[in-house]
Amino acid sequence: MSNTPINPHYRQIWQTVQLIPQGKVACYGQIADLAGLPGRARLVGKALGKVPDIGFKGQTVPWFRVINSQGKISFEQGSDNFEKQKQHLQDEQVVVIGTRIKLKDFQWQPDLSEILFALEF
DNA sequence: ACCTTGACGGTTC
DNA sequence: GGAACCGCCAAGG
Repeated sequence: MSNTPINPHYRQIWQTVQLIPQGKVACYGQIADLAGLPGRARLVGKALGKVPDIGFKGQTVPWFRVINSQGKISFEQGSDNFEKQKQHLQDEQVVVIGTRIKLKDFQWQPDLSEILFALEF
């Protein structure tokens, strides 16, 4: 078995991203806050860039459900990654207009119990 | 130990 | 809405 040491911050981030329900999206900063890393939105981006393809803790990490605070996909429009993310979102009924998603309609709003239940870092 | 890099965010114009 | 600017801070080189 390869035992590549995994950065604990990345683990927390991946785990938090797994909580986003299908059909919803969350912002980098939002994930950072929920993961107990306030102010580290950029770290979330880095962590998502290193998501293991295999998955994490038995399930895949829905990296495509994370967008920026302006409601836009952060990849450059037209890039492969951009198209892939857009496709994934549309596949689960998230409406993407150009590069934009209406946070008002699709942003995940976790309730308290949901968070407490999952916070066993 | 220093420097650069980021899938960012808030503010302002 | 969008672009410029600055603040942020762990990771990796």
